Amino acid sequence: MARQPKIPETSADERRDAYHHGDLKRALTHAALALVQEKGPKGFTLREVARRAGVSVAAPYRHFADKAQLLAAVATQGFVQLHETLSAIAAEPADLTKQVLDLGRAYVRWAVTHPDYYQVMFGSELDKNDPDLLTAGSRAFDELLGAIVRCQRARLLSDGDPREIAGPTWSLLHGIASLTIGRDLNHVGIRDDPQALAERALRALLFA
Amino acid sequence: MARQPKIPETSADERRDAYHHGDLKRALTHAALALVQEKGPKGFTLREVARRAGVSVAAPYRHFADKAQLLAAVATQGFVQLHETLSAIAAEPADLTKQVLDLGRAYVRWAVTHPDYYQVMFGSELDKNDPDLLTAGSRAFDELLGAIVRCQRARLLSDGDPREIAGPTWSLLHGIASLTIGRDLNHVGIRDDPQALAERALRALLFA
DNA sequence: ACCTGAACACCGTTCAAGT
DNA sequence: ACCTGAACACCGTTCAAGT
Repeated sequence: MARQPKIPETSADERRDAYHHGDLKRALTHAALALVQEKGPKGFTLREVARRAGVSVAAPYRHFADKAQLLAAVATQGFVQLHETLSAIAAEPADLTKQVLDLGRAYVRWAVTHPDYYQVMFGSELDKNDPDLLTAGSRAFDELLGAIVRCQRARLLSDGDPREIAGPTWSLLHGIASLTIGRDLNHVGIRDDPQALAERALRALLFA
Repeated sequence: MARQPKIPETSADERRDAYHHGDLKRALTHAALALVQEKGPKGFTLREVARRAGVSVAAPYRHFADKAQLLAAVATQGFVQLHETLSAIAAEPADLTKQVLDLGRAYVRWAVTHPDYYQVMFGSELDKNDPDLLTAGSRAFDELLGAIVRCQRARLLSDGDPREIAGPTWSLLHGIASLTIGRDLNHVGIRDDPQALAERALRALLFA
């Protein structure tokens, strides 16, 4: 029997399931993001992600070295979202002092409205050395750094390495976010709105 | 056959393995503390704890409802240790301002020298509603609260609910501790000694 | 090149049964 | 009352084999 002439290869590929085109990686990340939001970081399993993407349990290992690397992809998307939120605020024309306070409030708001992402981003189960994660994290931090530099130029903050100011600032915001998500502030009788708490604390830390 | 007269019951109990006296709970907690320090929070398993205590995998369930409750016991011991560290500082006669700064430095020092405990204490895997955990946590927090109240009485800090000052203070310290343990500050180019960072930031937040 | 099937070495948790 | 043995329903990860 003579072989049928081959249908053009790209077309053949296209008739397969979407995931076989080489974007299974994207599909897995997408499924992972949804799963983290649905079940939280504790209910997150590689097998369930594979199930949702409609592939075998071994398939993800073609695209991610291990679970920690898939979680890093989730965290990266988290930092991208956080960065977008912050850069939208940095783009608004506003009093420089107010801008820093707004950034702080936006940071905390994003964290408490995305507690699952936030826990993954700062948890100990993800691959902290993932290059994409590092750059996404740095970019979000740079938004804070930029606002501080602008305040320094306007003499609203003392001169010197802006990191010396950004370090405590980020620590304060992360502390408020993380103790709020963990309900730790609640447990010791602090029931303030975390955004208000952030604004007051930032004022004291930076502009007292 | 006549039954032998019973040997005194306490004596009979004492001849068994030590764990069968009713202190298996303590033995399990002890093993758990050691395991967390050896393998970190990720390598911590209930089965390994049981193995180290020399009992079956089901035995721990007589004393702890689940893994989250055993982790709460570990966290409780962590807060007890942290409390001891802080109360030793609060007991020293010193300038009240210096005492608050010293408390902050001690908090951060304890955290970064016990990263595994610290991650369990503020992680999402433990039972946060455990009563012992709640009181141990509150006691540690009260040490900070007390120092703030003393500063208020000496007019070194503004009057009002001390929690309004303690909240941001704890958040700042927790943020520094947690971002240091996670190497996040490092990744954005902040390589300061966390204790020095804590002191500087506390000065700015409280005594600027 | 990319995915599947099947296996390996683990988990947390439950429960009848032993003492 | 307290613990064991054995099971159940999962995990993450690996690897030969398929296409």
